[in-house]
Amino acid sequence: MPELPEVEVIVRGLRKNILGLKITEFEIINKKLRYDTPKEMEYIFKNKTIKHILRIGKYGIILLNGKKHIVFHLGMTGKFRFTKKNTDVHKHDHITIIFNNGIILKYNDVRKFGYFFIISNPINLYKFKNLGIEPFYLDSYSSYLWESLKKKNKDIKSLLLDQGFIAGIGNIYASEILFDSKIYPFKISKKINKNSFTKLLSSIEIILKKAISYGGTTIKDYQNISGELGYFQNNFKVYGREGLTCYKCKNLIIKVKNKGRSTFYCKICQK
DNA sequence: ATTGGAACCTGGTGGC
DNA sequence: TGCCACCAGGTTCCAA
Repeated sequence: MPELPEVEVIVRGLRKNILGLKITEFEIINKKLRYDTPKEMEYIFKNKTIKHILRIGKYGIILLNGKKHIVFHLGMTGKFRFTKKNTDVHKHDHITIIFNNGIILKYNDVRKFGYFFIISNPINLYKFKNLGIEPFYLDSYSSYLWESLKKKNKDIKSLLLDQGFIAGIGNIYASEILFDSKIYPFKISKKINKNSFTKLLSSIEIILKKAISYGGTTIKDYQNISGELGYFQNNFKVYGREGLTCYKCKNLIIKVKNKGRSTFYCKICQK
């Protein structure tokens, strides 16, 4: 579900609401997620103070005082919500975090693709999960990315989804980014020319930043920690627009399956 | 080493 | 109304 912009919006929301608070209770309601939530989190995180909250790729990191920190990934349907009463229980609630000011944070995940784990040094996440470059620092790594691109035989859409290349792009934004940079999604990565590559890097940054400014994308059930929906879907140029006319050339937007994921593009505008 | 496809899990939708 | 196939903001495992 959530790609980088949605995770970023959630992280900012958490930062605004729980920074400086102390965890009085970390309770595992149902440990079954993609990976079982370790039981020791319940006492490791008890009485810890929230020092900072970060995002790396699609991962959120809650830094605590001490040496152990919380990492979360939301999978497809993971979401946080604040509540005042612990009796406010939803189906598929997995974790409850109670803070010293009485605020309660619940983690809910219908499909259980999300998960939590403990990390001692956040920087290790890059190695541990083999994460690539952060989308907002692409300029600093453009020569590395260019060299890397030149070695890839797979199509550019798949490469954008590869978290080991650039971390944070998901299925929606991959299609939107490629439309913005006028690149055909099935173009073989190594055949992309320098101009297109440069445009691609800037499109990635532009689209993701714009999505964040719109509060992310809500197609079905994404909402931020305050229950608010995202609005970037109103800005889609290709995603979910199959059979509709391209805003630029008036031809029909096409949808095809690529590696099991829907891919949307305009065959006139994207070469 | 890469890559494609299946698997993980639940719920919603559309067709018959 | 019921049943079934297919779809979904992701990642990982396995076999070719």
